[in-house]
Formats: sequence, C-alpha cells, structure tokens
Amino acid sequence: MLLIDVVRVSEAVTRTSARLGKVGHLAELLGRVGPDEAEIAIAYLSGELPQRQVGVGWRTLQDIPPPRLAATATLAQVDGLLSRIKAVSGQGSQAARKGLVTELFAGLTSQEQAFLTRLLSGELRQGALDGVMIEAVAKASGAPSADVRRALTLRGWLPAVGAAALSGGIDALRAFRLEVGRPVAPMLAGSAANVAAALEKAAQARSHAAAQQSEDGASGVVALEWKLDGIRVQAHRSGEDVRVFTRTLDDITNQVPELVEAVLGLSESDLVLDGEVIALQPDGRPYPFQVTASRVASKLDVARLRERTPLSVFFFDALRAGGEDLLDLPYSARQEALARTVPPGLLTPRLVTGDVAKAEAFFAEVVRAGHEGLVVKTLTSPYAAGRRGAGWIKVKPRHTLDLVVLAAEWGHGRREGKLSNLHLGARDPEGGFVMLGKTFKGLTDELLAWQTERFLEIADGPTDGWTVTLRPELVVEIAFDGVQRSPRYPGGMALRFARVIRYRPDKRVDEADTVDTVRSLMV
DNA sequence: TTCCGACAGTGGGGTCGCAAT
DNA sequence: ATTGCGACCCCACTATCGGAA
Repeated sequence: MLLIDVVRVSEAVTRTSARLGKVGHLAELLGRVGPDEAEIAIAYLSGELPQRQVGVGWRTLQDIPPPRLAATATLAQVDGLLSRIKAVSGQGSQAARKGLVTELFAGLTSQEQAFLTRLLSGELRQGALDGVMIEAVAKASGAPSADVRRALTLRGWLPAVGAAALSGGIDALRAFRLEVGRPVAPMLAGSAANVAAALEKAAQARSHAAAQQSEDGASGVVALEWKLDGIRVQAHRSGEDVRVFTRTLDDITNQVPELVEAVLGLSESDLVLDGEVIALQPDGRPYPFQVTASRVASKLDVARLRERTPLSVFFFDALRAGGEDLLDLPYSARQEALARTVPPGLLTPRLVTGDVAKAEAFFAEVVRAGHEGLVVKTLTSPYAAGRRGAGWIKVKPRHTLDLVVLAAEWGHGRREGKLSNLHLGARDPEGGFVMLGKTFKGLTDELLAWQTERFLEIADGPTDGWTVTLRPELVVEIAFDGVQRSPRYPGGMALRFARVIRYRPDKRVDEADTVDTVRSLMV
C-alpha cells in the first residue's frame, strides 16, 4: 500500500467531525491493507510509529528537502527507512541520522511530507487515536470492539492487536493472554474535586455493575488508597527474572534495583503486580516529586544513587498471583490475592469504608503525611485498562492563588487565532512581578474569546510573534497542586499543574498574592 | 429528549542522556 | 562546560459525539 493512501484517509478523517464517520473512513482502509502492512497502517492512522520513537523531533523537521511530485512511496519503504533512522539514532552520528531523514523526505510529495511531519512530531491532530481506531479495527475485522479493547489491555500495543484482528478475527483476539514479562496497559483513574464527590462517583459506577452482584453494590463501601507522588510501576516476575515497566510500558528494570530485589524477595515466582515507586526521606515523608523522578530517570551509576536516594515500592494491585490471572476478578478478590503475596510493608496503605466522615479523616491523614491524596476504588471493579473514570477515582487537595497575567501566547489547532497560554506572575512587594509559570487549562471557548479581545486592548511592549506582553492589569484565580523548585523561572519556583479558575475583576493588581506567599507554600 | 461517559486536543514543568558547539 | 534536542515522567481541563437513560 502507498503512503499516499494512508495520507488521504487521514485527511478525510480530519475533515469528518462525526466519530462514526471517522471510524468508517479508517475501517475502509483497513479493509484493503495487506497483512504485511496492516500494522504500519494502523500505527500511522492512530498517531503512532511501529518503532514507537525514532529520535526525530520538531527541530529536525524544521529543515526538510523540497518535495517531489509523484507519490510512489509504499508503507513498507517508509517504515524501513524509519527503522534505519532509529538504528542510527541509537548509536551516535547526528549527520548520518540527518542524511537518512533527508533521504526519507526527499522521496515524498508535499502532502506526504506534511503528514509525516505531524506524525513524527506527535501532532497528527486528525481527531482519532486509539479510542477511534479500536472501533475501526472492530468494524473492519467483524469482531466486537470489546474484544479488541480486551486484547489491547493484554498486549498493550494496538497496531499488533489490530493486525491480528484483521487476519485472524475474533479468535485471534481471544488468543491474547496475559504474558508474564510483557506489560499490560495499566488501569487509569478518573478524578473528583473532593472526597465526598469521589464517593458519590464510585457509588454511581457501582450501581451500573450492581445488577449482577451484590451486597457491596448496595452498601456504598469503597476502598481508599494512599496516592503516592512517585512513578507508576508494573512488576513482572517469572522465576528469577524480574522486569519493571512504566505507565507507558517502557522497561526501567535497570533503574530500580530496589524494586527488583523486593520482588525477588517474595515467595511466589510467577507474578504481575501494580504499584508505585517513590523516594522517601529517613523519617518516611516523601521527597518532592522531582527527587523521585530524577532518581528513576537516571541510568548511570545507579548503585551509588541508590545509597543517597533509595527507592521504596508500594503495591496496590495484583494481576497475576497464586498461579492465576486476576484481571477479571473484582477488586476485593485481587486485594486478597495481593495480601497473600506481598508483606504488609510493601502494601499501599488503605481503608475500606462507606462512611464519608471516616473517608475525609483518612484524606486529612494522608495529606498530613505529605502525600498526594487518595484513590477511591469500587470493590467490585475488574482491572479495566486504559479507561479512566469508572472504577478508580483520585482526589487531591487544591491550592489557589490570585495572580497577575503578564503575557499571553497565541494558541494552535482549535485555538488558532486565540490568545491561549497565560504567563502568570506573583506580586513582588519590592515592586514588579515574578513569573511562576504558564497555563492554558480551564479556559472555556467563551473565556478564550473574551481574553483575546481584552488582552489586545492592554497589549504593551515587545512581541516576538508568539508572545504578547501585557500591561499587568488583570488578576486571575489559579488552582495548582503545589510549588516546586524551578531552574527556569527567576523566582526559583514554579506552580505544578496550574489551571484557571476564573478572572477576578473585583480584585486590583495590588491585591494579588505575593512571591512571599508562594515561597511559603514550597515544599 | 436529555444526560453523561469516553475521547481527543491543548498544552504545562522537570529530568536525563547524548551530540554538537 | 554549556546548550539544544528528544524522550518520558508527572498532569488538568473543555468540547464533542453518540449511546444510555
């Protein structure tokens, strides 16, 4: 199949707003792709590469050769070149890599170049990723989408699952099994504003499932687990071989020897466990997230690093233990298996209750201990990967500040033509403002339109084409998760996960929060 | 007919490892 | 030694579609 066939379908998908229409376009192409190129087509049309990453980013793509006129490149040819680029990127020479990238793009029309540029920079923006592609694979293969989704959970990689479905149908999908040593797609959590709302949400999720089973369904009892601010890990053990994977299924086994040893210390040797690694201080309180992230990301001299910054692991789920796959069992049964397998010191602290007051006290306790918050889990939910919402709901405390908008950046995509990304500053009592970071979150279309107009009225000073500097006149209420050390901003600190709550026209700039207030919040 | 769950999009800060400067 | 780049940790929020209620 030619690349241009895929590009044309991608463009049709982009033009179609209805999801069923997108699915139709994708399924039509999947119906005519050959078995040896199915994986490539599925990957490209869901915004991924068979190689996962090849070492080419936005900067490299700034400088590509002129296009040719005839579209003759096949999927296999493009895929082959990308594999060579990945191989070269893995072992040095920028020049060799650059040469191959040039060779690749020189063989493409401008239409194909535009597609591949977006694909490689991770910005396909056609309105279809895994979720839509799952439906397309189902439609093209004749298998129910639930089977596609299930296979994706177990295999963790949709192009492989889709190719199997197209060639082997429903039987091929049902042949996927949990395989120790190969990561599964991790279950994700939705969120709620507070503990009461999380319990409410869990109750609703439960009442859906309650039809078939349940005393639990009626009781309102849920599990509350500490949410640790570390790195999500999936640990596999087969005999004496342990592998550790991240949320995106990357292998970090060599970076976390403490975890490997902890798993080898368990009496069972056929295991898949889900948990969190985190760096704790000698008194048991957590280090800032940056410390854990730095430790886990470091690959060099891990032996020395672990002396200075040891990692702890806390498990909260078991997908395989006692010789059985547990994904389809209810949470409560998986917990029992986990408790039989893992000693108490390696378990995430949890409380099972239906009492809101007790839940709120538990929340206060975990926050006092310096941790991130709680995850509320229904006792009946199976391990459903990739889908946020239903079974697990996270709750975190929320801080707010009244800050001043110092500048704004023009948006992209659906925010084209709107001033979108705000530069946020705290008031310096000595005079002026100190920038603490940016945010684009929390803005409705209406607010985007309003602020674009308003900002242009108070635009002042230098503009580089991206950023519009403003007279500091507008106060905005910002929510955030915490203040972290920053090497980037002049005050040496930045807000984590900042988002807009509302503008504060009732507040003058000289009533905005000060850098001293912000500094007092830094951990 | 209305409601709501799932998805995609729009970007944020920090860190590491490596190659080029 | 420093800088730029790519990759990947953590992530919040809104708009939209389409099936559920």
